Amino acid sequence: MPVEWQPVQQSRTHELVLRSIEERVFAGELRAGDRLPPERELAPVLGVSRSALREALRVLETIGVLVAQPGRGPDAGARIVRNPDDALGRLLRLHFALGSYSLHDVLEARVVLERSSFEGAACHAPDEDLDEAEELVAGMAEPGIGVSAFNDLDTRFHVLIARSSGNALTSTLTSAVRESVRPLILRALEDVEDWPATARALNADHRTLLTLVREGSGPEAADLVEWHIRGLHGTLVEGPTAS
Amino acid sequence: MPVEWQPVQQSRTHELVLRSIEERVFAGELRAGDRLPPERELAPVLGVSRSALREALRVLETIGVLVAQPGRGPDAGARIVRNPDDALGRLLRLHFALGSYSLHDVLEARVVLERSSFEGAACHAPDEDLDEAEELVAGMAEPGIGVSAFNDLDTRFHVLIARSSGNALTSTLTSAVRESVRPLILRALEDVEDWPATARALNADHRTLLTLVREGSGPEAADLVEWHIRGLHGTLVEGPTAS
DNA sequence: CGGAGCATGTGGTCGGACCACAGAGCCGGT
DNA sequence: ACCGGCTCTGTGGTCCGACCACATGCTCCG
Repeated sequence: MPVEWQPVQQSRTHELVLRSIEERVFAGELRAGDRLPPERELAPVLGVSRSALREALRVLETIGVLVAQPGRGPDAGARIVRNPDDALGRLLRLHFALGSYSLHDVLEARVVLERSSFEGAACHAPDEDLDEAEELVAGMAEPGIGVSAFNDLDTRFHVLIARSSGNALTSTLTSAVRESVRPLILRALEDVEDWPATARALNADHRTLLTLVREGSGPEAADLVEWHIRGLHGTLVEGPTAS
Repeated sequence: MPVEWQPVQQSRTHELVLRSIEERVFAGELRAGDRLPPERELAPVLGVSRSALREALRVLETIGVLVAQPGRGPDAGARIVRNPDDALGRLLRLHFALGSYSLHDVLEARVVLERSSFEGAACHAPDEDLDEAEELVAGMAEPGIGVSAFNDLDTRFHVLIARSSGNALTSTLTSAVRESVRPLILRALEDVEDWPATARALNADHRTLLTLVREGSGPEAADLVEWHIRGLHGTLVEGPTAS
């Protein structure tokens, strides 16, 4: 069997810096909440220029493991954090816009993830979250609600359920996937024929979903949310085609 | 209802540059394969310094939508690409190391995603991919195979199935999630009592999985892979506890 | 006609300087 | 003794100009 050679280069210094910091994270030496030394100190320690260090820090910031703020005091400087959601959201949004993923792919992923979310929520969701979800559903049920506001609340509803399912990873993924199609859904909803009727139908789904989750009927909630999502994405596919 | 105010700042120029380039991507003006102007040209056009522009480009590079290489000719410069896998992998690996996600979360996510992968593969997988999977399984079946080599082949097997399921998004997610626990699985396998027996058991699973996929038995394959993954993660949880 | 060598353009790096901002600490008035 | 405002200091953020390494394209000489 021929040995496959990997490019071993990466002579770019900021990659090396990145690697070095990553190692510390993997080794457990850097944990969430820790502060990095000031850039002006760390750069010479690592033997690189401040620019190269900054580019590495920017990468970590993009990934959502670092935040930096200027100023002075305990909150200033670069800190290790755990904020994957924004990073993942931006990643999927951009790649979706670039056509890395088809709408069908996103649909299937949403179905799979949200089925799991609702099943988890039916088992573990704390009452506070369900009360909050109730408020969101009520907000969506307001007569004369705009498409944009509805879309926002709908996103928050699905993300909230995902978060309350007790699984941080599927929650992050669900939220990111939902966010990535947010503009698309918005445009689709704007093109819908009878918007009030559509909103009523979606709201009926939401209300039933919430009831099912409250009474712990996981599988039923999963089936319904699958139907709910497939229906919505169906209008996404057909809507623009009809116009 | 009180209006919730969002922080509107982000006066950091590289954020603005990033936003500007993102807009072009969302608007479809920048597509995969397009080349960006040289940094020295683009920076003054955007009215920012080269450093700020570079930090924005670095962000895009970590997201996997941009690659840059020096030199001259048609391949040089910064190009828009679609390579989400590495980016997502690094993201999940780091956050897993930081404890954003528990092992249980990853387990459930893997189950959900890979069930979908195998069901999709049973329907759409091209024969070439299955032949390649066959080779990987054969590789894992070699007597006396090391833990590390086995882990590599196992990763490639699961990722290959995910890719052949026809869904780029779940494939990316599956691959990233599998990658994120790769070092953990490696350590767990190293601690296993009777490694040859474990390898044989896992291989039996793989062989059956492949057969089920070949004959289009999606649901059965999904059930088996769920059992397969839960079993492996079970040793992950118990192994370190026992030692 | 062909190959060696130079010119050019690209990203990558570096060092230094300055800016804006927010806390820390001082200093004065009350 | 307290409190308010002022200044000082340290942080990230930005900018500029220069240089480096490298790959390509061109030229010039054999």
